[in-house]
Amino acid sequence: MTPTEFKNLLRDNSLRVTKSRVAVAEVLMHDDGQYLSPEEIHQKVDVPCDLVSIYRILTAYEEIGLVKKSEFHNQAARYSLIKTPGKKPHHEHYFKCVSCDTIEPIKGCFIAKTEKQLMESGYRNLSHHLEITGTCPTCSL
Amino acid sequence: MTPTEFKNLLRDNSLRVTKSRVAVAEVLMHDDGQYLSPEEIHQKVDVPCDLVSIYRILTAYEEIGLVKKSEFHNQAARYSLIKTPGKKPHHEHYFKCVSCDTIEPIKGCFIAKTEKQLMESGYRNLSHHLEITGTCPTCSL
DNA sequence: TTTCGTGCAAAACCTTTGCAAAGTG
DNA sequence: CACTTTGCAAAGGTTTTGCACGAAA
Repeated sequence: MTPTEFKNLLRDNSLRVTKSRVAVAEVLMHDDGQYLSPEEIHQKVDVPCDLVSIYRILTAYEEIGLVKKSEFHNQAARYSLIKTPGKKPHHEHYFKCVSCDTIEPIKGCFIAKTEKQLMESGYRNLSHHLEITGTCPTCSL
Repeated sequence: MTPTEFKNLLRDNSLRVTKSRVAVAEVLMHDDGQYLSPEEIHQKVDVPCDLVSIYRILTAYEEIGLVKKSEFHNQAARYSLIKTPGKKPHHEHYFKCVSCDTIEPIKGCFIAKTEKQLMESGYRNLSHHLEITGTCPTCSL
C-alpha cells in the first residue's frame, strides 16, 4: 500500500491523517505479516505517542478494515495489516507458538459445518474464535 | 455425587474439607449444568467467603477434576461440575449465548483433523481453544 | 474555525499474590 | 501441633473512559 492509498483510505473514512496514525501504520508495514500487540507497537513507533492513542488508532484501523485483530487467551490482542485494505479478509484461524510467540494463519475454516448444524437448530448470529497453540516446527526440533 | 463422595474426593487429594469449599460445591451442584463465574458463585454462596477464596477453591477444584473451566475471551471464566469427578471429561467445545449468557457444550471436536495435519508438518504440543457465540434458539425467537 | 485527535490521569475488569490470622486433621 | 485455608489489601495486566488541550481540514 502506497502512502497515498493509505491517506485516501483514512480520508474515505473521515479519519484525519496524523503523525501518530502514520507512525502506527509504518510500524505495521515494516513488520508486515507480523502480529503485534499495542504495547509492542508503542515501543516501535518513532514519534511520541501515548499507549492509549495506540489503542484508539488500532481500534479505528480495525473498523476501516486496515488491520486484523487476533486475540489469544489471557494475552494482549495482536494486530496485523490486511493485505487488501477495506476488503474484509477471508475468515481464518491462527496458530500461536508458545515458544517463539509467532502467530501464523491456518488456511481454511473447519467450524463452518458445525455452525450450519447449529443454525438448523435455531441458533443465530453465530461467530467463533479459535486459538490453536503449541510449538512450531522450528521450536519443536 | 453424595456428600461423602465429595469429602472423599477432597481427602484423596489432600484438600481439607472447609465450609467455603462445601458451600462452593453446593452452589455448583444446585445449578448443575450451569456455567457460573467466580463472581456469580460468590453471590450465591451461603457462607461468608471472600471472592479471592472462590478463585482459589475453583482453581483447586479444576486441578482435582471436580469442575471444568471454560473461558470466553475478555470475560470472566465460568465453571461447572464434572459429572464423573476425577475422570477428565471428553474434550468438548462450548457455545455461549450473547443474549442470556448461557453456556452449553457442543458435542464433538472438529479440530482433531486440523491438528493431525499440523502434527504432520512438525508442530507439536498442540492444544486449542474455541469459542462459539451467537444467540441461542430461545433468544433468537 | 470547527471538528477531531491526543495526552494524561484514572478507572474498569478479571485474576493473582503476600502475609498474618484462623481453621483443619 | 503442624499444615492448610482464609481474609484482607494490594498489585498485576490489558483495555476503556473523561476531559481539556492541541492539531487537522
